[in-house]
Amino acid sequence: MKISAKGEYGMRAMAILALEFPAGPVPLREIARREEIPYQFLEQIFIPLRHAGLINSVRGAKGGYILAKAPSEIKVGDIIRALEGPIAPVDCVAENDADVCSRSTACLTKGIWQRLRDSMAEVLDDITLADVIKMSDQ
Amino acid sequence: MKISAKGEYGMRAMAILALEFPAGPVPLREIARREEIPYQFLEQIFIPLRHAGLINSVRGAKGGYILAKAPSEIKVGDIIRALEGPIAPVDCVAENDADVCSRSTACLTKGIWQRLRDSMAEVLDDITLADVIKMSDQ
DNA sequence: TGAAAGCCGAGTAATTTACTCAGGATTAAA
DNA sequence: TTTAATCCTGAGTAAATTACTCGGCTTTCA
Repeated sequence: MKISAKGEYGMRAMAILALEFPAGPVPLREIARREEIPYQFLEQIFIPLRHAGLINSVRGAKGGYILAKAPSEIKVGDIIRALEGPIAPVDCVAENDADVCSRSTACLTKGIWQRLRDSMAEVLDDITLADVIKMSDQ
Repeated sequence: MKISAKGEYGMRAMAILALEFPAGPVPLREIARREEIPYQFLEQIFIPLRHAGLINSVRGAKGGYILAKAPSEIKVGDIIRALEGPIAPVDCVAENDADVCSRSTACLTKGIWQRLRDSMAEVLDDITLADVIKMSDQ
């Protein structure tokens, strides 16, 4: 029930981008240095974040990354989904609900996983990056 | 954010034991057959469940496994903890709270993980095996 | 032009997962 | 008292996943 380093690093990087949102684009090197994340790994992590439309890149010297929307418009759930895939403790209750469990007895436990999934999604979709940086400066 | 096959199989097996609780011990072979779980893998899964005191074994012919307590006394959270370890999306907020995150900036995201952990634990500790079998026969 | 940045596909070492294998110990029933 | 059914255990292993690295190209500012 753990998220991967990709998800954890990505969330920390996005929190930095939220903090620096007013200041403009932040280069990956700086994020890597501040958060002690391997630079080349961070590059890989930013690909799905960009494809999900959560960040914009500015190429060339003085470039970097910046949130595509205000921190208050970006839900933690969006970030997790971009990096870790659909929120679901087991595949058969994936959020797209392409529910393909042939087993009848799987239904014994399906209810549990649905409730867990819903509770996880509710928490993650209730917190925005604005909340994240507000939480931490207290 | 997925549970492993170990956790999923284990939960299904425990649901069977809850169903058959009044009838006495169920041999592993039968559970393996009914739930289409590899028998030798299921053997491995039952070791931590027994060590956690959730099931009792009856050795020899006509033996098998039986819940150590009534289904209403066994929380889904107990099963997950026995099979998957402490409920925590990242190690630094493990339930024992041996919080060892040296990083100050890790605290940017710590609040998220704590809230997610608490919400997951609340759901899983709110559902007992009695609820599981009640849910499914509707 | 050159340095600072992002972009990208491929490769790889380490770890974890999902099992299997071989055999021993216990007990009910024939 | 043998036999078959069952639990118990440690070790091994193939496949998948994770957590990266490598090399090189492209874009842009000064």
